[in-house]
Amino acid sequence: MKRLLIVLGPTAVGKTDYSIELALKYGSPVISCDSRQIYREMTIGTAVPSASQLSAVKHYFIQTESVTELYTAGKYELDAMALINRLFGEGHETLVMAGGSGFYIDAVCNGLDDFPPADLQLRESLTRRLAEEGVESLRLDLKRLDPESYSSIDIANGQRVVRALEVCLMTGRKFSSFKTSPQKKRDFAIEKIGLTRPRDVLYGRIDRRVLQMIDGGLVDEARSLLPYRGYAALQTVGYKEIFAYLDFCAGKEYRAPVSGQHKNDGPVTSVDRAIELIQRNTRHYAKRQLSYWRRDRDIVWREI
RNA sequence: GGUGUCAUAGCUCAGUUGGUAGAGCAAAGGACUGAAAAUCCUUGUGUCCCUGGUUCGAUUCCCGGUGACACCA
Repeated sequence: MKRLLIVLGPTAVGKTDYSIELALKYGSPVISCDSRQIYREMTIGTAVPSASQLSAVKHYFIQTESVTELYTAGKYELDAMALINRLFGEGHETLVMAGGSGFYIDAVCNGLDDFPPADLQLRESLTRRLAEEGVESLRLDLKRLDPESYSSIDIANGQRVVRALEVCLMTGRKFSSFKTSPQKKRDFAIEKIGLTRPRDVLYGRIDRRVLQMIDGGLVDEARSLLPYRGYAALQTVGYKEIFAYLDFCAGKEYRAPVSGQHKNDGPVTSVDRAIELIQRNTRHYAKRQLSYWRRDRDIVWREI
């Protein structure tokens, strides 16, 4: 039976090197599974593989999309499955996938139900309502249109309420009615390898890598992406914080985010402050990744 | 050397008119079906610097000590 090896693990754990080694061993390319490295315009802040790493083995889904286009887990499922089927068809017995986006990995392993993709205009207007009126108002609409979703989704999470409402309004059907199909069956075996390191070692690597990104020109890269800061792709650790710093330099008043966990961070008054925040937010991100995967009993964990 | 101020959670600090204490941050745990590096939820026992005194009871008041800071010499 054909086999898909998936290398996963928290950010900065060392997935890139490990997956290249594995790919060389099996004569496979590396199929990247990373929701941010897929964007062309972001290089330094997403820690894409280096030129020499990319030439050592063929990589897919690295810097292939534009930040101006919304790329999603649903799109990834389609694209990745098409690629995987093609490569298996060409004779590969074992394929290597690697990345840190748990939701994307699940989309490949289990498949997503047939929900309609976002209607960006509708989403924008709902998101504006969320900012102006608060979740409660949207919640009441959802309760009326789709009581099942109202009682099953995380009602405190504005983003989730917007999505459920968006689907209801777009389709005239209940959001909950789409969530029915059983797990999709894949006709290849899946092995998940979870890379891990002691927490303090991982955090040390994160801190160091952020410093390297700054040395590598992250501030300039972020400055060049300033025009795109509104796109989902730029809602990314490493860029958000530099944008806030550039705002401060431009004399713009600090505006606390209407949503987001870090409402009390205040203005980013220096590069050093931005570094601190990027390091912290990256640690938080790594923690969320670990928590996402902890319940997945299929993962074989390997300390490196 | 003198005077004054301060000493409380990993950090910054609040507070107890004397009844053993709580915020923010850090940290930890969790959720997740087309924004997922996003978004959301939960979690606060610490010799209240040390010794002695007053008191039924001291982290709080008093004496002394130690340390930090400021000012004066």
